[in-house]
Amino acid sequence: MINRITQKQIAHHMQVSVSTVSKALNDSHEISKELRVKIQDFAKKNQYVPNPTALNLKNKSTKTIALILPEIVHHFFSSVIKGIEQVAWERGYKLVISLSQDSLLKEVQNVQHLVNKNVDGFILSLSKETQSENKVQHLQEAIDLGIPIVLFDRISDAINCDKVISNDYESALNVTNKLLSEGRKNIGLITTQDYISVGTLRTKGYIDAIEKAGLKLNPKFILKISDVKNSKSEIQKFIKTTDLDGVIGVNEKFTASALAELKNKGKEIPTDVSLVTFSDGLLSTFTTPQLSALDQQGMEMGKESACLLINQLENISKKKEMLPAMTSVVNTKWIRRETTKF
Amino acid sequence: MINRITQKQIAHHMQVSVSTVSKALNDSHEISKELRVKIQDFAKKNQYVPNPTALNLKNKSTKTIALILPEIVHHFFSSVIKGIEQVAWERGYKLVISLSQDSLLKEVQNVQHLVNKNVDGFILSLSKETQSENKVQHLQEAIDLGIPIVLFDRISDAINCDKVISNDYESALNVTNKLLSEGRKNIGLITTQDYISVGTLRTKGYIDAIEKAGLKLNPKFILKISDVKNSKSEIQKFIKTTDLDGVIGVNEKFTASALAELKNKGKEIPTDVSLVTFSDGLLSTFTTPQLSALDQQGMEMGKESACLLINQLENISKKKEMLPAMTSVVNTKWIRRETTKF
DNA sequence: CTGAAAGCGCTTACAG
DNA sequence: CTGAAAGCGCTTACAG
Repeated sequence: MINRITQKQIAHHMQVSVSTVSKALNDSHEISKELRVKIQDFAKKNQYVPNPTALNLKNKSTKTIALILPEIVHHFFSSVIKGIEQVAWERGYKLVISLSQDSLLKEVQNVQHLVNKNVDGFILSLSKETQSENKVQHLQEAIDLGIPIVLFDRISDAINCDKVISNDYESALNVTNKLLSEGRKNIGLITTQDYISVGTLRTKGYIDAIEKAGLKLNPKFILKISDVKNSKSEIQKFIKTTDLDGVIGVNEKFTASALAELKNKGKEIPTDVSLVTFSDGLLSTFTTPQLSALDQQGMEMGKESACLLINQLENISKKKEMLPAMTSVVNTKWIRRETTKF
Repeated sequence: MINRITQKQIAHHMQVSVSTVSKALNDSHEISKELRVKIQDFAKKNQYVPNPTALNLKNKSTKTIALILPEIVHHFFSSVIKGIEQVAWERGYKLVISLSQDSLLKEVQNVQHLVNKNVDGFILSLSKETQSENKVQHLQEAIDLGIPIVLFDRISDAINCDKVISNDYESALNVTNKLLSEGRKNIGLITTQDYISVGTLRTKGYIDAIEKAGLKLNPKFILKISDVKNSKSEIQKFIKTTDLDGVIGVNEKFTASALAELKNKGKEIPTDVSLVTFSDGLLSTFTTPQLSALDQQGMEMGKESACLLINQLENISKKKEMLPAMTSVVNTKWIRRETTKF
């Protein structure tokens, strides 16, 4: 950190008091136009910049948003960062990032640590462990202290706060209907374990679509990946042993693996089998054929999260109380590529 | 930001002075064991946490590292973040992130803004525009103010500061030699424009390997992508019109595109053509066959960058001067997959 | 062993 | 129109 000129030094140079300098620099009409301009000119010439730390101390705010992510090497999460960074920057907030590595303990430590570091608010997507154990006390504590939180994508009903989600249920429902209406009968779903909120919603949409169509659900058509690191071989086995004419994957990796295996089996895509993936990223445009996708609009979700949080923050600083919690739904965007006929 | 108990309040409750509280909480031997423990107990019971902003003001340091990235939706850069976050956290620093979007103007604004926000130091990878125009005055200004900078991957010789790079030249040289030694004669290189430091070094390694082997360089074998967004079609044309038995791509996208086009041409991989990619990520394991890669070790580079910066910071706070600049080289790691025989 | 005072860099209610 | 004083929450040299 650097030594720049301070109000005190300016006051000394100009032979006035610090109060006068402060007011002049804030362009207060209490100070005569003439003196004000003189002080401002001198300040500019000497590259005066107000010391943000001193202001933080006075204002009891750090103009800092903390983002806690389960994982960062991930197309969706990095798109979200991009969106958050953009509005944070525009609205004068810094963005500090920290990672929970999908561990509840680390998430708790991160939150507590950053609370103690006086961040103004949090944006976070829950770690897998947090979701599976559904422990959110660390978040409740932050909220009770008056620090607002926005949850996105991986959320929890156990906590009352602002949330940003995709229309996962509807997207899955609609896309399953689409597959049904082009005559697909044996539609497979490759999804995550139930504790992941997002996966559960997508699974539900899929199931409801099938049942509402009057078909009976074949549980063998649903693969819940037990070990993500080993997803490829789980998917290979699934595709090998199941006769499908449609596949929905809840993320690119799953769907790309399924595609590869279907091609191995000699299936024509999309003639024999249609494929749809959630969560559009790099992979979808590099498979052959390219994957039709329901893009999760990470950047939009990031922007929306940052807006919700900053609105809360600005409201709190004015009215000293939180706004009622709201949930924003960002719709997925259909990107037709080559693995579907629609 | 929250209202927690302060030393003043503790002092009032315990009927002692603030100085005494401060010393007791810092476990100073100036204060009697008995009183010290009493105060510490009371503080703990009331969840006292020192106000970091007040400490920042006193210490003239914010314990904050600023990271400026050209782009974030990118496997390499997000791995770097992961590495930086890890050591920053361990060593008690916050990490604030901001994006230059590959624009010089935005990079300059980010640096200046964050300097004014009193970050302690910077880690950055230069924007394309910064590299092509080679303007680094904004960085020199920060350094002149006493704020250390670590540059990684996309660096500039125009500035004297700590740097972290891959052994790009050697990697390219070695891998080209490998290809030559298995008998490949027509090795293509798909790279970036010359102003990208990394691309240039890799290109040089490739050229030197070929010339040292006594072969004459065929300029038609080098494709410099002019418009990254349009790389796929540039690569398709290149592969179609050039007869190659080896391909080196400076990133996954380029190499994956080349692979797809070679397969279209009916080439057997790696029998007819060997492929090697720099910069390992998601894509490499999802192509068929999977790409052999020179992994850039993003996480290691991030860790090393953070270490260099924090060492500087700690040295500055002790000795009031910067350590001489050093450059760390993180070697790429060879990951043999299926597009090479070695 | 304890405390009053000054200081980090700023703002603002109050006096003149 | 200008300035002295108090305060944000802490530390530390100095006095007693």
